Amino acid sequence: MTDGETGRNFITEIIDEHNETGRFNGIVHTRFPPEPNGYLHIGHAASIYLNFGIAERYGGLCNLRFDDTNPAKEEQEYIEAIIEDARWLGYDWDDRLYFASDYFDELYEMAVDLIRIGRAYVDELSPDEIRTYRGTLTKPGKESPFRNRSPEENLRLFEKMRAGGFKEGEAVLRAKIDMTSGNINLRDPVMYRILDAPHPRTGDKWKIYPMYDFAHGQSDSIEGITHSICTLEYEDHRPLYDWYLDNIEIFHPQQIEFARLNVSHTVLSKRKLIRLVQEGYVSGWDDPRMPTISGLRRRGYSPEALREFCENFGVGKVKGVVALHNLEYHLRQHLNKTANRVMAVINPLKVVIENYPDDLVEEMEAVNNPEDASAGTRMAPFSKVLYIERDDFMEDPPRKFFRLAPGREVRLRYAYFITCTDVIKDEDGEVIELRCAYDAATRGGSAPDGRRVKATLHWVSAQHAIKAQARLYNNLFTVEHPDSDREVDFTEFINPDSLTVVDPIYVEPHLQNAQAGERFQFERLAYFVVDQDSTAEKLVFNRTVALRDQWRKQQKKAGKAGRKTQRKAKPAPKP
RNA sequence: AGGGAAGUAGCUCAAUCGGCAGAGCAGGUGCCUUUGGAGCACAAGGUUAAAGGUUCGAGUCCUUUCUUCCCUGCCA
Repeated sequence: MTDGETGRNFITEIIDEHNETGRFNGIVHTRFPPEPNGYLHIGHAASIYLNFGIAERYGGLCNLRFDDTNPAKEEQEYIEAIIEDARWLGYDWDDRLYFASDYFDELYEMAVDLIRIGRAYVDELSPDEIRTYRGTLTKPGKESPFRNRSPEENLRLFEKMRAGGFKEGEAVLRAKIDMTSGNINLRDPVMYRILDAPHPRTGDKWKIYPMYDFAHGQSDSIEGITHSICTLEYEDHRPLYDWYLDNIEIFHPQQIEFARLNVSHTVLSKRKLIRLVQEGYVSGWDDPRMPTISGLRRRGYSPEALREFCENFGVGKVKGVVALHNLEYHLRQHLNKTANRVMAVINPLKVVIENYPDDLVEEMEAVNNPEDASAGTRMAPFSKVLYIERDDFMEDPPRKFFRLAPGREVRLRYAYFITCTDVIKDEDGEVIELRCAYDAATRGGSAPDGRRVKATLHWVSAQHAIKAQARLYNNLFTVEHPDSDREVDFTEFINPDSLTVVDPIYVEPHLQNAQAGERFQFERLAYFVVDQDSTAEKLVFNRTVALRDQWRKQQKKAGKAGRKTQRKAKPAPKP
């Protein structure tokens, strides 16, 4: 992150320089160019943020353009999903929604121009032969026997390709550059290939389709893009990007490459994401454990949190992996400010207030969001029989456990102080019920005599609580970098406990009419969102992210320290 | 006969013309609290991949070395 002025990075430096030299007359126009062959994920969110953010920063515009040059892999379904996700993230491209396929006619004419000036030719080598002729990383390639046909013959053959006179694989159009270049992209790259597949937008009008390299720069040029921001793997393509624009002699945007975003404890490659879906490790592209935008949305992430995250992590050329806790930090940050609080008990323990009147029900006023006074208050019913969280009671508590224990007094949030007077167990010795006494003078949660308690517990009234389902999500992978092991398949690292369904949990009746997508904080537990599977009869909540938990952290640390001392007992061999 | 790119705190990034190596997050210690949440304070964290050179002065300039990543699709 930058200190002082935010949002500065190596890209803004390049743009500032362009503005100083007047290369683009002070104009900044970017584009976000997804291929419609899959769903958007958190990495794309970073790219969208970058492209739209840069444009906004310089008072320019950003287009949404689909790079739809390979109909064999692309589908209308993806186009629609990508538009929906990009909108949800909060971006707006007005009427500047474009498709590379919009430019197929112009691209064809550009190819014809290159043929005319002798810089492109139709090659009838087979795919295998082309590969062999290309050479290797350390050996130069050699020229195709078809390389020196006349422009007239090439024109005729290219027209034959367009008209369907060749089958797939029988001919391609190639740029005539340099078969000995150290940069393999310059060894006569393919410009057009024959594809026998209907295109989602142009139908069966075309038999030939431009390659990415022949389409991208010219599409940028046609749209007046000034700064074409892409990921690092295109660094080797920039000389080709430049070559096409220079030889066609049209407006020349600047390609700039940055390191794509990676996040720990997940995978982002399309291939791996598809496997997670197809092999049934998750329920679909929008499974709340997926790093897709639709998955994150269903998990309860907010667009604001995602944007804050993107703003916070810097843009650079260093390939790195951002720790997941960074994302979660911004998520909690936003949810803390916006999510209404509510009480819910996930693992119930019955509490009977013995000195509370049998039939009395009191409505306790509860604050919806201590961070936002405008969120107001609600009423929560209190009665003789309650549920508290099982974890909030220990019969024989360790020294630093502040919650309920035999003989100890704690506060029930927004209600009363209670003291545990008796513990009821079943025949196996399992605690099944607590008997408590309340102090009527502590209504609202404070004692007139000024005495303090060390803990405040959440609770629900047993007879008023609504039963709901909770889906408790954890990281999909148990390790930071599931795809960095060359021998072990990433699926081996899938967390067997990535989803725990708890049914029923008990929630305040206030939640009765909660709608899908509404986010709440279950006090002292976690943030939850109402899932789309929710119905009027059965509410379903997805755990978005747990609250930070000092107690659990302390326990974990104590456990680790124990193991460490054991290990220490064995002297380490000297190096 | 290989080409391209990158190395600064655990992670992500700053450091103006060559001028005292700084932030956020994570981790640590306290404080506070009607969420063990939130918040606040403090401390810690570095041989700037390494070596050599230029210079009054090098993260920055030069040389060499090392490490990591990308490139041999008619994918994008």
